Amino acid sequence: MSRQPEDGLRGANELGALERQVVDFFVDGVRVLGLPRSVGEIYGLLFISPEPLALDDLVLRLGISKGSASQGLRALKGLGAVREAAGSEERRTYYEPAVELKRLVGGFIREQIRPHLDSGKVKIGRLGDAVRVEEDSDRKQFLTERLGRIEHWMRSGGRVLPVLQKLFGE
Amino acid sequence: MSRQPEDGLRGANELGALERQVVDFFVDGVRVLGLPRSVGEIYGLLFISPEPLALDDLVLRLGISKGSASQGLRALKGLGAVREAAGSEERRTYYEPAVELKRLVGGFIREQIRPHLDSGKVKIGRLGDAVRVEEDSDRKQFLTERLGRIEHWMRSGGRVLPVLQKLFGE
DNA sequence: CCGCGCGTTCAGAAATGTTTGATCAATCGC
DNA sequence: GCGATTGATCAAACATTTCTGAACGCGCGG
Repeated sequence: MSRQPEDGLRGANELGALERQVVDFFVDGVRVLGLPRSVGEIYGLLFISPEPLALDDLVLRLGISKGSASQGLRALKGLGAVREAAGSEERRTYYEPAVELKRLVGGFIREQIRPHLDSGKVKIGRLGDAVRVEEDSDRKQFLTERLGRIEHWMRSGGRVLPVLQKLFGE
Repeated sequence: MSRQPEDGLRGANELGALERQVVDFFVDGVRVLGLPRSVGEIYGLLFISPEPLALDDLVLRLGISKGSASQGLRALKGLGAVREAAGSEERRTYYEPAVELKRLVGGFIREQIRPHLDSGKVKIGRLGDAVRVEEDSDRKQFLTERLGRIEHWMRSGGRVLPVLQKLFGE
């Protein structure tokens, strides 16, 4: 029915039906990426808000705790999915979403995929050492083949990521 | 009953150090993909075993329950990441891993990504309807722009997936 | 038929991940 | 300085996912 279209109280609470749907959409979205619900809620609300929002707005309108809002914003900043809104002379900082797919994909790759690829490479290296010590010849040959295969996977992955980013670059 | 030939300690239970490392590697791997630990353990053990294994082998060697092993195998079959070993006249079925990256990536996209993309498209469609009813003109324009952006994201995703599969096709 | 081996299912237990809320540190205006 | 406001931190509460194990159904060989 009646809601508060703009300024006045920034923290007019409760989401409208449409906003709720958008937020839920992003909740599902980030879930696929293995991120917590609150992160999706926050990004979703920022995404559908015409103006930047502050931490308190998120707390009020989403009904989540300050702790969740703070941690969620941190995660999103780390992914490059939100930035602090420029301008505003106020003390409190307002956030706005990054909406360019390229940027979002890039951040996700950089923060969530690369690190795993890299730590994986290290682990496989150690495994290689273990195999070199193996005595049984048949077994050694088998292990070498399989390990080589993993290494090949990792190299493929490393090669594909940049291409991926390009593909999403528009 | 044919037990495994000449496996020494391996037919019995407990993984060797090297096997443990490989299994852990895959546990990490599937975790990134949002799959449960047991799935990684099972695939990892199959991957590093020269011969196909039966459900009971997984239970014994990984120390997991029959329930987990059964469910994990089902998930992996769904992804096309394990297949039943051909041959064996025995009643019990043996499993071996699919090791071609193309196949693994394809299965993951088909089972985990596509469904989400598709259900996302449906939700966005509904949202579009909601926006068309919006009255405030400025707001309507803003919402239309944002929604269009999501639609663009989804189309990009749909276009990239096939390319991805090609890229991993060797 | 009957008993046994194999695998599945599912309710409840355990593990894991997320959110909360009190508390703290920092910064601002006065 | 001092109180007020903003945001970060982290142990504990809570929620969700995953695992377990007993019970079940099926098919086979005896």
